[in-house]
Amino acid sequence: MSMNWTLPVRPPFSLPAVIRSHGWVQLAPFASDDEQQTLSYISELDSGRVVEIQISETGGGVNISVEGPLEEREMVDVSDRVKWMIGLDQDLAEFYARARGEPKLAHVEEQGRGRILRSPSLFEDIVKTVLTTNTAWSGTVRMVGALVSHFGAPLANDPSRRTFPSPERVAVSDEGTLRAQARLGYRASYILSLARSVASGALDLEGFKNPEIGTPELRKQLLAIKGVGDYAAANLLVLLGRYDFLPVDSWALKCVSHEWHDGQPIGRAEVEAAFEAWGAFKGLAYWFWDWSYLSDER
DNA sequence: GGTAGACCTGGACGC
DNA sequence: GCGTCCAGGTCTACC
Repeated sequence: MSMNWTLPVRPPFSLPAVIRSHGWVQLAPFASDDEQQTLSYISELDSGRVVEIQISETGGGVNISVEGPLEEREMVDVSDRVKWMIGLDQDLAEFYARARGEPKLAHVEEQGRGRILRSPSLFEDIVKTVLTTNTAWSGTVRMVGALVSHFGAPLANDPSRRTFPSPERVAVSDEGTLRAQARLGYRASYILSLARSVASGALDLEGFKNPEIGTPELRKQLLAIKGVGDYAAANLLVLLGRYDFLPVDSWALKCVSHEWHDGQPIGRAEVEAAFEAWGAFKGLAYWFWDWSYLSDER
């Protein structure tokens, strides 16, 4: 029995825009259809039940479909996860107002862009972010896929699909296993250390979502995690809805160089300078900028 | 506060 | 085949 219900959205909203906001949809346990109109995610609910959450856009909101029956508290749990994943809590009015005056961002409001796909837990987003560093994207996809297939909890009616492993599941493993089975390389010790800190209760990552924590303090706490440096911290801050810092990576350097420096080699300072005027919206302006470099490649 | 050098892995590339 | 390079960085040691 499939259970369906709808969550309201704050227009402008576009589910495909969230799905395409970055590469996260390509990382297990996310999945989408060929046209990237719908989103699927395998999740272990607080009740312990493992479900596939299917999300699609309807006339006035987003439709959630889960193979049931579910208890009321499980439906609330699923709704909360979906709200966070696709940013239903976010009000982007101020960013849209600023973006109207910038041709390179003129598309954001009309296309309902501005929300960035995120995992239900910050633990998962930190692990995935660390697994994007110093590797090709194909390596990230491979490592995340291996973590899910070796350590995730299976979906009852399709064991080939699994959840992203909980901190507890990773914590009981060891570095050698993470290296050998998930092929995490030197990142294995970072992931294991993080998982054990969270599983033991020493580190409350979900507390990082508290809007009362100042962004500089939040950044400091993220940087204290082994494997999280300037880029990763800024990327995670963006996922947490804080846009004051730019996730400057090699890709950013390439785009900014082609946008304003004739393709000449540049450094972090040039990227920062390019978006300084956007203040608290720096991260969003950077994320959704219509880069000439990418347009030229098309 | 700034910066070499090392770091797992696997795909791309040149030979 | 085989060796080298390096990819959506970070850590450590050293200055």
